[in-house]
Amino acid sequence: MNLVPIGRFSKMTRLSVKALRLYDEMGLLRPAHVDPSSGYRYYELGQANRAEAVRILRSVEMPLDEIQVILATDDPELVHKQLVAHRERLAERLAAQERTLAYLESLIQREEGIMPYEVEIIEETAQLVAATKVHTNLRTIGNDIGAGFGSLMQAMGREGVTPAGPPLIVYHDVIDEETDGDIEICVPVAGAISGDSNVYGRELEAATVATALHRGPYQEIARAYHTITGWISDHGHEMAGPPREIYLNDPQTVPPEELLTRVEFPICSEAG
Amino acid sequence: MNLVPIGRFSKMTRLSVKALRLYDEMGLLRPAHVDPSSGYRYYELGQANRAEAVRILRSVEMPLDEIQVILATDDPELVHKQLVAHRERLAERLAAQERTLAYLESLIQREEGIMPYEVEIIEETAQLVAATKVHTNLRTIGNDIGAGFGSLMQAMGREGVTPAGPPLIVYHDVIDEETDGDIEICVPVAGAISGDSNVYGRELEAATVATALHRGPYQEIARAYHTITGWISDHGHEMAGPPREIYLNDPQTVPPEELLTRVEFPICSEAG
DNA sequence: CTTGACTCTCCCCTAGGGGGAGGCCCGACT
DNA sequence: AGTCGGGCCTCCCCCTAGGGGAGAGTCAAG
Repeated sequence: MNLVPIGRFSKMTRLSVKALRLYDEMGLLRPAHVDPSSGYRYYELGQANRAEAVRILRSVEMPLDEIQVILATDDPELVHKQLVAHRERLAERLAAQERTLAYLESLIQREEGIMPYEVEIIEETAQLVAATKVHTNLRTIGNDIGAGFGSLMQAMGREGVTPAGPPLIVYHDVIDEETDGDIEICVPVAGAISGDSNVYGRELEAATVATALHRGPYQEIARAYHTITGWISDHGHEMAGPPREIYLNDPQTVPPEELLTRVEFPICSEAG
Repeated sequence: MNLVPIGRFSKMTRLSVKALRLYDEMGLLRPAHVDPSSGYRYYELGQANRAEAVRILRSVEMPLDEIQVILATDDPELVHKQLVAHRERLAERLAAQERTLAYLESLIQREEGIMPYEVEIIEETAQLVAATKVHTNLRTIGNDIGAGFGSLMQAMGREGVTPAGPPLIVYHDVIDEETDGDIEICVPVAGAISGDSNVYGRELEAATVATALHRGPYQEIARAYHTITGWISDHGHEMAGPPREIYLNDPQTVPPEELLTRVEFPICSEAG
């Protein structure tokens, strides 16, 4: 009944001594005999077989508790199920890694991903727009905006009106993970528009705005907001109305890294 | 100088309060002001910009200390270098994941990857072989075996001798991570062979062997060895010579999952 | 003044071990 | 029979990037 101490067993199985002690402690691979007086662990040669199975399963990054399940059962179907489930997890992780890597590539491409924004003050003139207001939240905002622009285009087409500038959205409320709110989707037009049940014409008032130009995916626009609000606060201004975003090019035809969005905050200079 | 407490700042930046406290502690993102009496952290709005950069870099799984380096420098080249280095790491990890996944797929394919071996006792008859002995280690063993079979084939071709069975290797020493040793590469032949400086003919003696058949990549053959040595010890036999492996099909033409290797240990039954 | 929501520090937890301290133990050699 | 070098034990802290929670203090609105 050749018993070997942990060091030799470690060499045989190419599992580290630390790992073997851990597997003992959690019951995954108990030594055949433990000397009660010295605490020395002694393994039978035949246990190297199980140890090898552990090593193989660990080499595919299977968690120890699942290895335990696999080694504890005699049902080959359960084993198969566990392996397949683990494969699914690995594949998912792989896909996530690929997405992360692709995103990092895009960050490297446009170096200014980390570069600061330039905040300027601009006098916006009054502007006639065709508009529609929707109540939305972060999950449905993409669909809602698409539908909103659809309604606008439909109404404008019916009245023979064409856009007089890039579309924009006024964010009357903060839309984040847990709060919903109103946004006003607008397309500049040259003259009055009568509209329908959803769409109406109105005038965006002239305003002094603090503005920054965001280049890149919409996902990252938060930095522009933070920069502008920080700038406003640092320069002793006050926000004088809801912010708006002006979409300078078309997400349908331009890749996300090249999207240009102007963020504007109306301000006044009351504070000191 | 609008100061916001940690909860509001957390919502603004979509970084958890725990994360913000951690970034404070490690100096990555210090609050603009900490109330000395209450310990409350207060952030300036402008800090959300830096926070957003942290969030973006964390979203590509960059370690915090490297983010710190990137945010601490003004040198865009250094930033670029860090990003590219991180991309390399991610790509490497991705490739490793892919290899792991592929290996797991192969494990699933041949379900018996975890199945036990059947150990049998066989009487091997004496066998003439052409042989060559090389001293090798785990790193170079692949090349050495290839070169050894090359020498054998060359010598046999010169003498007009053809193989009389599948090739085999006698492992006179244990070859593992840190130890090197001798192996004897053999090809069975029908008659005597005169050989050359490297190659010689000899007789493999008849022997009683404990044997198991390994199906799958050579990488996993350790389990077969462990099973056999454990079996020998459990059944009261003793090892009576160095083990040998018989290669029943050709790794050049057969995919690794279908490789068949017979592992044999000569034994005697002296012990009880 | 009270109350409810925020925030603080401190501690333990994650998965799978690595590194090391301090102290016993084993086997081989003299 | 001693002794010496290496092997083995337990215990503790360390790693990532925070998460969960306890117990206590704090802020702001009514």
